[in-house]
Amino acid sequence: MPTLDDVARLAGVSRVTASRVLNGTYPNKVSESTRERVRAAVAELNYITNVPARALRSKRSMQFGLLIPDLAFSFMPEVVQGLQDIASKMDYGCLIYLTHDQPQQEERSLSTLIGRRVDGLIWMPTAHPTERTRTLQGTLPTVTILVTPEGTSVPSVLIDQEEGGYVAAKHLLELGHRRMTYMYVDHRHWQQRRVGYRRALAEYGIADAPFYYTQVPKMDWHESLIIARQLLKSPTRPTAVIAASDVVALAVLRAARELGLQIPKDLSVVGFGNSSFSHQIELPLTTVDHPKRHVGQVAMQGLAELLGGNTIENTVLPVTLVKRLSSGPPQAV
Amino acid sequence: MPTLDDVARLAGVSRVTASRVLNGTYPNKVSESTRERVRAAVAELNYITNVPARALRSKRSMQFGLLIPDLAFSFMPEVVQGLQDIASKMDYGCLIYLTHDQPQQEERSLSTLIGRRVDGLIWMPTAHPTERTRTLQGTLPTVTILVTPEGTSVPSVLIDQEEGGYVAAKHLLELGHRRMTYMYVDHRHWQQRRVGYRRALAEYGIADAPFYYTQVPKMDWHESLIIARQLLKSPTRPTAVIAASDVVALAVLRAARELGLQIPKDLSVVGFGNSSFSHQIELPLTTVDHPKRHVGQVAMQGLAELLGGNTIENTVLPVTLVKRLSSGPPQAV
DNA sequence: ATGAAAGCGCTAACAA
DNA sequence: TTGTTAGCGCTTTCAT
Repeated sequence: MPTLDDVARLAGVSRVTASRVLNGTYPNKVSESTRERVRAAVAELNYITNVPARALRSKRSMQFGLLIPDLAFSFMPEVVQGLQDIASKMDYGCLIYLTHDQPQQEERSLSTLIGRRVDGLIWMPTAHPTERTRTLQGTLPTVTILVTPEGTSVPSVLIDQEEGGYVAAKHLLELGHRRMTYMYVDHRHWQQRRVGYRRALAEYGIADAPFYYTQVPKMDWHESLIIARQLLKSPTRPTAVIAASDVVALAVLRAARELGLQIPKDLSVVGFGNSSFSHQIELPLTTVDHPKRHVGQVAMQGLAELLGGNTIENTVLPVTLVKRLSSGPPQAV
Repeated sequence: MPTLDDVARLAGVSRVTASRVLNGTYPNKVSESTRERVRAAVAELNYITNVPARALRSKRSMQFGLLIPDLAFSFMPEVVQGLQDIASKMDYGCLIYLTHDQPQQEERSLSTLIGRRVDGLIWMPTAHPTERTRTLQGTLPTVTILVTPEGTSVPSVLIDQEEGGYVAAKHLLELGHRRMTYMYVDHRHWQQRRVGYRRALAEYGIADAPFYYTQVPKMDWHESLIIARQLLKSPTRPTAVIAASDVVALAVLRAARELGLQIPKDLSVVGFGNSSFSHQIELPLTTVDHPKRHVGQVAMQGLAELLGGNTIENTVLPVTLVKRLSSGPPQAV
């Protein structure tokens, strides 16, 4: 693999001059003829810059770390696309590490990322990062996505969960529903949804009773199915369900089907996420769209700002209700 | 950020000795007391090895490149999980680049990866890589996944598509279907499926007629829906459809619903991929499972072998038919 | 068992 | 406009 010295030799110039031509430093302070010879040498040798070597000298690795729980986590793929949209334009490489939501993995990966001297970090933290994780993170320009780590002030790109809870509930309330429940997962990440949900209920003068909340242990189809079955079997079953995610919504639809309930006549269902399957399934799902790709783009742009020495504000991206066929007016009683 | 020299100084040894302790080179040729002092210094300074610097000297970056069309491509997330399962144990970092199926992007990314001196490459090629892409790839230990690039002999990890086509068709034939069609996408990647499909038909003495093949321009729900509508409206419509993917299968289910066809009474549907939603949807889909995570694991293990100087064989991983509710015997005529 | 010297490939700082 | 010198942080080689 040819080095810059090889190029320089072939072009009959010094290594430094070759470097200058390649990096466009010193705009016009290299003569045209020299530039030409260097370029010719580069082409002839198929020279490709050794980026890590450059990084060692110039203190910028041109890589950032992406530290996330899981790619399977519904919309991560799209977030990553968004990051790459911007990163590739900046010639930034993306080093990806998964935590599987385990603080220990997270700490280890973060440590590794620092060892690899990434210039910055895009991070979706676990629920309870270790103390050491926080310390390590503090040494690195960081943008968190989707979640803010407890008690720190790292710039973050969030989705307007409060509004999500609000629009979902408002939609159902407007349709005339009064007996509804929010199948929620108790995680810091989604707490604000409950706030928005409650706000909508309050607007319609509905008292905040336990009936309106149904907890699901985690974002899992099976677990949700069990809960949904219980819920819908009850004689006082709700006329509408807001599901913690589109996958949870699928579980509700399944339970409804098992019990012979018609959607949306007997039961309205609203999901979260606008996953690709949500409009492809047999009965298109009403859902709250999340600007996934946008999260990635904004996060990467934010990181670029940080790397440029600027400071950035937190960003909260808006959600949109997508009305489809799984929601409608409740049956006349 | 502390360097090895800082550690050495604090421990009162030379840089070289510190390096030896950290890397475990020279098994027992460093005295226990020295090791102890070095370790103490590392802990005190929170020293983390500068991996790129080490790489520069030792010629191994401990990073590999992952070059794939797209993360949204249904099962990529799981493949990546598989890669990481192995890579993280080997302390290998994963630099991810997307091609969006564009040969130019692919060439550019590959070039960048080489510039970053990755030790190896895991690659799902576009349909027609450029000449330069092939040349560049030739310089790098590579394992391709899911597709073999035309006319080259790069070791690859594939899924047994032929068998996939076969078991899908066989399943339907055993159920008694005779008028079926395979909604295929004409891409090198999936050509072998047609072969397996045809093999099953032949076993049942069915002549290979155009009726048995319905082309879909690409793996896209909308496009598939349009085709599926035409297909199912025909008076000579098939009693069973094998869809090119689970998403295409969703389109078929939708079209069937629109036309009032009962599944599986009026129409059986088989998908490919066993996507997570395939068993979560209202009517669980019969589908051919692909060992996605396994693909990643085997690919990474293969790359490890290559990096160790060994040669490896191509691997073809088996598929499994998952029978669910979308397939059944055809209605008596 | 430890260290000194050299150098991986590159760029920053200074000279000319 | 170009080159020289130095050194980023580490490991390899050779010496002791």
